[in-house]
Amino acid sequence: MTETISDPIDTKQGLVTKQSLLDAAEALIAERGVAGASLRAITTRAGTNLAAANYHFGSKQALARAVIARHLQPINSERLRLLDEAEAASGDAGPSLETLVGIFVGPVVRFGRELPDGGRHFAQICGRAMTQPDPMLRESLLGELAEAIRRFRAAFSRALPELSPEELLWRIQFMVGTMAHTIAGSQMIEAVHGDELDTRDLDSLVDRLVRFLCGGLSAPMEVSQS
Amino acid sequence: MTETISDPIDTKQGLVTKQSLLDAAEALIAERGVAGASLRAITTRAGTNLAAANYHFGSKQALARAVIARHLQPINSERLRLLDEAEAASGDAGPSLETLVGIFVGPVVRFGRELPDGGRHFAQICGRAMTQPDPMLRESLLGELAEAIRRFRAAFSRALPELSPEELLWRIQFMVGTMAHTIAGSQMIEAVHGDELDTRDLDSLVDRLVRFLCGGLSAPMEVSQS
DNA sequence: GCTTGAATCAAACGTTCGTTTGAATTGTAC
DNA sequence: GTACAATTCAAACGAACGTTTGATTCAAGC
Repeated sequence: MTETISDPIDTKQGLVTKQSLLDAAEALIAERGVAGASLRAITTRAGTNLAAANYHFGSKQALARAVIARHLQPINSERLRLLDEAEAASGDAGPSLETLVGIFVGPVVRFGRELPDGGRHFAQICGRAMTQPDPMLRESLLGELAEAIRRFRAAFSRALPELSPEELLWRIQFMVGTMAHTIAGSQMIEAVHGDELDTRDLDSLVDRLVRFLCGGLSAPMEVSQS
Repeated sequence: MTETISDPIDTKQGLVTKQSLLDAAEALIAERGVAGASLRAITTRAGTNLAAANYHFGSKQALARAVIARHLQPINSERLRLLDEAEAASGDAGPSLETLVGIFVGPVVRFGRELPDGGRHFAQICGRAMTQPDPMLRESLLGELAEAIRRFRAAFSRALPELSPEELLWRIQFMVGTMAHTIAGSQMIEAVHGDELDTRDLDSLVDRLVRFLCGGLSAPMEVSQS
């Protein structure tokens, strides 16, 4: 029902408490939102004292920020690493559109799978945080994402030379939105489509997402008469 | 700073209060989220007594639901009406992909513009509500949207016969996500791209969105070697 | 003008929240 | 064992919340 502290190698005593708090906060924030996840519920689930949250993180907001930063930072590092790699391998022409989209979408899904809950909680929080009213949380997420967007914008610009800078920015925006909503909205997808869609098969989901996004990003400016 | 009650034709006394509450709630919920918009802040902004919210709507949640339903119902009616019209005009082949996407995306943007604030508040609430933790609010929105999705699914199926039912459902899901995130995320877009993008030009935004979505929806299943 | 029901109002209800406090406990180094 | 700092703990704080209450005001109908 609740997290179990598996490792007996609790060298520093405070570390397991901190970890338990992050785990519990991640699950409860994903389930009920930041405002709906009270510190009392979080600390109870973590098996710690109520005051532990403020002792280790200073405030509830700082705890929420830590929940996001814990996983997002490695994801963005991975994204930028893969981008460097692809650009080095592709020479002057730059990586293909499919490659770029795969790099942008892949890590957030793949990283998620390594998490104990399949990354659902974290993905849900991230997808929501982008449009969240709380400015602190939003900027905490966008701060991490801004550099990646800047880098990818240049890369996409080479892969899609026929697009004006403004149109390209909008399309990147659409891409981010599609991704965010997809990883945030499994609850909604299941509610609408019932058992018709398998939201657990992440591999084919990434494939579908990449196909869709490549089509959208490379759509012609003039609507063709089919 | 706050809403002014313009019409002197307040025939029934309770109506202006109800309207003021809906307006104030819409603005504050868009700005701070459902949990962050307290009844005290809403009633103060509306210029009514604190008890008026519970008197007229029963509870805070019912007020939030009313905020969504007030505009969403007409939007979906308009969507379905346009779909009927297009299907009647297109004969056996059915409406084109561009037509369908335009019908799906257009009303939510165009309706928004008729609202006093340009529909930003309402759009923001709607886009957020899809991935919101509160199940009541989410289902209130999805209940309205479900029939439209069912109808459009059949229409898209005719326009995109080469797609498997499963792939089509996912792509519709991506489309809804792109749209929701676009109308919900103006704050985020401005934060990331600063003054580079004009989020107020709704006409060209709809055009860009339709182009992107048509490209994504009609993307080939096999990635082409360009 | 009196009655009636709807609407408004000030005030308070009880609960829950994030945070703080100060004592108790634990782990660690000498 | 003693000293010291890090951590845990029970308890309480004040503030803000949604909701309820009972009196008061208002607009009509007769």
